[in-house]
Amino acid sequence: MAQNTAIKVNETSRSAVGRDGVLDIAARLFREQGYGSVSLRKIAEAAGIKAGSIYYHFGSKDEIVAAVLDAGIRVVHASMRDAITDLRADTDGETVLRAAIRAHLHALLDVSDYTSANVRIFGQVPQSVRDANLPTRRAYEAEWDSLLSQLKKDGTLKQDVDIRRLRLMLIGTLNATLDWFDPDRGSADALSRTYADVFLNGILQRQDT
Amino acid sequence: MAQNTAIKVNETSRSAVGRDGVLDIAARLFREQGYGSVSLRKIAEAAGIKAGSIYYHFGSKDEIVAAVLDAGIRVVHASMRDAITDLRADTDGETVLRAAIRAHLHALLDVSDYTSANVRIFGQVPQSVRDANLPTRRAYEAEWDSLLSQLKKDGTLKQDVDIRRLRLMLIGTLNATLDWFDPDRGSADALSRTYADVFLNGILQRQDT
DNA sequence: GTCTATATCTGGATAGAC
DNA sequence: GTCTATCCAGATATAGAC
Repeated sequence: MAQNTAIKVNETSRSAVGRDGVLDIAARLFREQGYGSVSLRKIAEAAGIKAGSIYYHFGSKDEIVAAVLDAGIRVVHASMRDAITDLRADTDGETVLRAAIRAHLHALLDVSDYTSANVRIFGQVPQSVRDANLPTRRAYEAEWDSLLSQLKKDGTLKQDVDIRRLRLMLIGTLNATLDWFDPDRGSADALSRTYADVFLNGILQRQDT
Repeated sequence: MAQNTAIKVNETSRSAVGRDGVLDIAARLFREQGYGSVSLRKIAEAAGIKAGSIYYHFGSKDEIVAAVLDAGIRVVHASMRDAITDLRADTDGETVLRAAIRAHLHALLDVSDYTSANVRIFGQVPQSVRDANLPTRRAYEAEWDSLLSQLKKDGTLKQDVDIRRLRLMLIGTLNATLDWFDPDRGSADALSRTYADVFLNGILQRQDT
């Protein structure tokens, strides 16, 4: 009886990945191989089940991709928001901005297959799937706009910066690291410091130093 | 006879796009729709011929994509190199860097379907096609590294910048504009000025001003 | 140089047994 | 919840006529 149970557990752990397990595997494959190269057959194989079985959990491939994309933004959004709300109320603006940058890169490069999958495949999925992901993205963009507006208001940032353009430049720059980041060449944390340095102070040698 | 010729010309201009014409159309479609969504049938239809006819000009779809990718880098490389070699020998470093940034964005956003197609679909094509494009990319990267090294040497840039990392950040940032750039909201030229400002001086309000 | 016709393959999706 | 079997659409690629 005890042995019987043990066998059942083994069988379960191998095949009954469940809906969330399938999503985890799909996110990892999308991050590694892109959207077009990942078929339902590949996802099923990696999950240890057959392609047809996927349809017990999801109605279509689009439904899987949409779920991955939404989770990807939610993770990075939570990471960035937590990072700045955890700070003391009197923290200076520069430190807050550095924390937000670090949190975004951390989610993208260290933590989440969902976030990296989103960044990698968003431009490859059908229009309808992109559209479904837009509300979630807008919420994250609004969080950044809110932060940057505050930093502009309190005098941390130059007064002539365009908030929207700065946000697009910032997130675009951070996301682009996904194409070449290699943990063997330096941590995401160190990278975030370099990026913050450049954004905050520029790369020009200054006479006044 | 004159009419006969006219008819022939019309027929020719509609269907005999030739190898280069097919490439132009393929580049435009890849830029607009990505790699996976563009079939040979779509390319052929846009070119006014049938899918099978493509194989008179190319041996495979990969061959088309590879040609588009290579041309894309060659165009932006030439644009950037010309921009900096056209300057007087005594031009200050900051101006040279601004010219290089402007040239890259100009090729990407204003001029070339090939360059924008490359940036958009490089991460979507089969590994073998990516590999075939690498030598061309390396040459362009070397051009940037050479420029940045010179600017570091002559004291334009901070002495602690990592050339490779700065190049990756710079090109990644510029390429990311492709995802959202809208000519109705401002020219690529104006955008390049904003980007150069941020990279050179940062976004922090300075006390010493 | 382009056409038609077709071979071959792969992918998403469904139905019904277990 | 998962399997097998199968349908169907769409894609690359080839062959031979014109």
